[in-house]
Amino acid sequence: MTDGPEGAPRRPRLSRELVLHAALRLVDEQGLEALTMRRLGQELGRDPMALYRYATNRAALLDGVAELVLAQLVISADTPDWQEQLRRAAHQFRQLALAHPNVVPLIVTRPLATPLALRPIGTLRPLEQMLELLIAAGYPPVRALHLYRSYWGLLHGHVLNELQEVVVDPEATDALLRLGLDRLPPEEFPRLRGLAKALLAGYDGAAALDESLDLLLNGLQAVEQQAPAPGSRRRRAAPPARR
Amino acid sequence: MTDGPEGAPRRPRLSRELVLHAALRLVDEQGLEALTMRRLGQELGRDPMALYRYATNRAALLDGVAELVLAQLVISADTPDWQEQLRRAAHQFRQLALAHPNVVPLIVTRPLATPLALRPIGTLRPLEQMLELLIAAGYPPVRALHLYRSYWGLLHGHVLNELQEVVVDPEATDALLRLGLDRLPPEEFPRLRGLAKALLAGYDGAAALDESLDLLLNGLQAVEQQAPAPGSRRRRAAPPARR
DNA sequence: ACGTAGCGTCTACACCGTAGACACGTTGAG
DNA sequence: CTCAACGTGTCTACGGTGTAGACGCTACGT
Repeated sequence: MTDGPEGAPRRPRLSRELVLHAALRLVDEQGLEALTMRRLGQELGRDPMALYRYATNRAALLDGVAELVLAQLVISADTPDWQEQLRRAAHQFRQLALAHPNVVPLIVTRPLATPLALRPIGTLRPLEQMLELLIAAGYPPVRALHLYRSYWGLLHGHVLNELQEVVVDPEATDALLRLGLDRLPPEEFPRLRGLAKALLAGYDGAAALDESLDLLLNGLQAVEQQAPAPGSRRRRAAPPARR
Repeated sequence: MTDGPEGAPRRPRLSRELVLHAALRLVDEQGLEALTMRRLGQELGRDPMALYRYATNRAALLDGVAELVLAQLVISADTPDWQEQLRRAAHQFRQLALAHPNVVPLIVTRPLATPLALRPIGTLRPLEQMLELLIAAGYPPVRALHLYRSYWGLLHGHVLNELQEVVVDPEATDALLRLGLDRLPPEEFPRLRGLAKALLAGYDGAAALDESLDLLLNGLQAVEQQAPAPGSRRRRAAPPARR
């Protein structure tokens, strides 16, 4: 708001914050491909080259956007119920992903290009907080690290899952789905076709996330029999580990 | 046909297969950004515009590459031990990801742009096979779908995790890691810094994957005790017990 | 033999990231 | 107050990109 798309004389001094926020807005509204040095420059009423004072690269700009979103995630380690805390963080992450679906590919993918130790600090903070939480819950640090990886992987996986279920135009879904399913040879895809109504029924992301978290936490509890147990109390059958 | 006298430049007739394989090779060897219509054209000794006969888009080309890799995944539903089958498929997927790391972003990310029903068939086949496997194991279809989602999410998450642990130059890792960790304010990142040696110790991806699978399968088993029991009911039964 | 349909090419255009030189306003030292 | 240094934004330019559209060519069905 506040002005037309072009020729706006308004020009506050640039700053990294300002640039990144404009970039995020652009990505949110028009997708990743729209985040272009030229377009962002125009959005800010500046020459595209000005941006290079605040991000050495387009790639760096992308990292900045991802960091901006991820930094909103706060995991506090002060609650006694760490499992609840894990769930809360998971849902928080999910909400962030839903609020910025176009940024999700960056979040899950950009780290592939950057070794852990060199990642932006805002990205590492959730990791640290998560470790703190798990260690406070009684897990030995190395195990906490492993657990963190499983948990984070679950989150990334879930969010990717859910986002591809989201449909822009819910009205067109029906026709689209049938159209798509009819295309599939029935003898080769009987199961998938049989699930048409379930696929049409929509997708409760929060419930699905909880389901996956249940699996993880229950599994964790089941595995604890052979490993030092943290703050949980129940015990049951002990399956042997493999490989 | 088409076997004429071999001239100076060899130019077999193009085909979608041929184009996609060349594209995959390019991505494998030089990364995603190197997959450019012009470069691919040059690679094939053809005008870039020729490619548009076999892929309507660069985006379609990317989808094709992802499909090409994913289609190599085969899940057979004929084994009685479905859990073992799940593990096998997971490790197979992991191997594919390791063999084509540059394609992984496509695999996890491209579906976001395409509603499920319109995805390339090669991409849907693993889904169908997986559903068949779970349903044969006794799960009701809808539950099988949910389970599939958790499982597939876990796979994507794990692979993303593992790939960002991979280091191009293992010798430089040490210095790099220390450099990076030293950068972090000690009072803000005590846990992370404390895990330096664990991070340096390297990452056993297969083991980590098994660990995550253990969590999922054990959790599944644990949940079954309170929910309507799937595993042991149907005719082609496979009890939830693990070896 | 001849149309014809598909494959490949050529040209052209709008857009992209970014290197490098440069103009300008601010600031701090003398 | 002067002036040099510096940080900020601008301008120009270059090589690369995706792809629309018209066009030639070759192979093939008839």
